[in-house]
Amino acid sequence: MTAAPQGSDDPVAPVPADAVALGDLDGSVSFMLRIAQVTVYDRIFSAEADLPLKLGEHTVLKVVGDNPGARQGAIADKLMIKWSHMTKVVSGLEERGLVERYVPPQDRRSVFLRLTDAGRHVVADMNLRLDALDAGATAALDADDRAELLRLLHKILGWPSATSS
Amino acid sequence: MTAAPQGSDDPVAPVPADAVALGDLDGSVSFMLRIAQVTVYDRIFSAEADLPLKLGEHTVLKVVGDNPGARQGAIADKLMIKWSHMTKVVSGLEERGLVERYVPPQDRRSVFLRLTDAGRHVVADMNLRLDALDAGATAALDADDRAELLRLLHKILGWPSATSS
DNA sequence: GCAATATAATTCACTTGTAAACAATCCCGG
DNA sequence: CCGGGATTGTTTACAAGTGAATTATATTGC
Repeated sequence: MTAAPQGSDDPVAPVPADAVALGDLDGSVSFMLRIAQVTVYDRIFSAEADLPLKLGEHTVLKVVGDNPGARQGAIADKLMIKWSHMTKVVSGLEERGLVERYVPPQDRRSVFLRLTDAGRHVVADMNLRLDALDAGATAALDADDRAELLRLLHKILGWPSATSS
Repeated sequence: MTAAPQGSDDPVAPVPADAVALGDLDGSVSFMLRIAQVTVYDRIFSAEADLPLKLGEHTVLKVVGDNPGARQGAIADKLMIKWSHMTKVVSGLEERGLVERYVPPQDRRSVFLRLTDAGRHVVADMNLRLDALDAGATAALDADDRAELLRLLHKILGWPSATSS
């Protein structure tokens, strides 16, 4: 590739239309994770655009519902959301009346979160729809593939493989 | 901020320290992809903080190097970067002297990209380091696991499984 | 040739997410 | 009690990324 093209008038190449080669990038776990994640999110939202919550909001609300009395920061850590961002997300959810902040008297620095009835309702609605959307966005995978993928992702994270269900 | 309700209000819970339960969220492909992706990126950057490029910048430069004469938008599409964002990234790389924009005479709307010598050098440097960092961030996986994971991610995307070594 | 339309990239306004400084509170050793 | 230090959450400024409108060029139909 050192054809020493001078100036700005060199031919460079005929013009490879839209077939761009990724080279060995498709063997990079970090790259493939990003592409796959972006693609799956895109598919979920293009499949059904009228969702009442963004995916991140849903996970927050769901975990809040499953962990009454959990500190906001602890939930943020578990979901790998920065505290500063968590503050924004929770404020947004609170303004929409889906969660309540509650400062417990035994440690007035911390903030506990509780679902409102509206919050519980929205989460339940999303839970129902998301299973199908999640599966639909990865429809190329059969059940075994999906289980295997989840196992590998858990393994990366050092999480106990959830054989629960 | 609600006034701390005490007395008749429920105690919520003793306070589950930092053991937050995710429930069945760890069985959601979209959620697990996000968590895994964020974790892997974090690990790569905490492992070696003095990288000359961010991961996204590296992929752009690498693909530019592998596809001389490719339009900027075609590369953006392949990498799932929006054109408006691609403009920013390329401008940043151009300012640092790593790529050159080149408007071909046969279609003066489009922009071709070319690595500069400095760009080539930086990409080569990153290529060397990233293989190890990528593997290090997923050290919990053995070679078979990694190959299987990549196969499944390719399958989600509908990409031909690259068994090319 | 020329208007209408499509395409490529950019700009601008905005959302999402991060980093660093800050304020409030708790804890611990004198 | 009380001062230093740690913890928790918020604020502020910024970076990453998206979407709609804009500019410039190309293409197509008449």
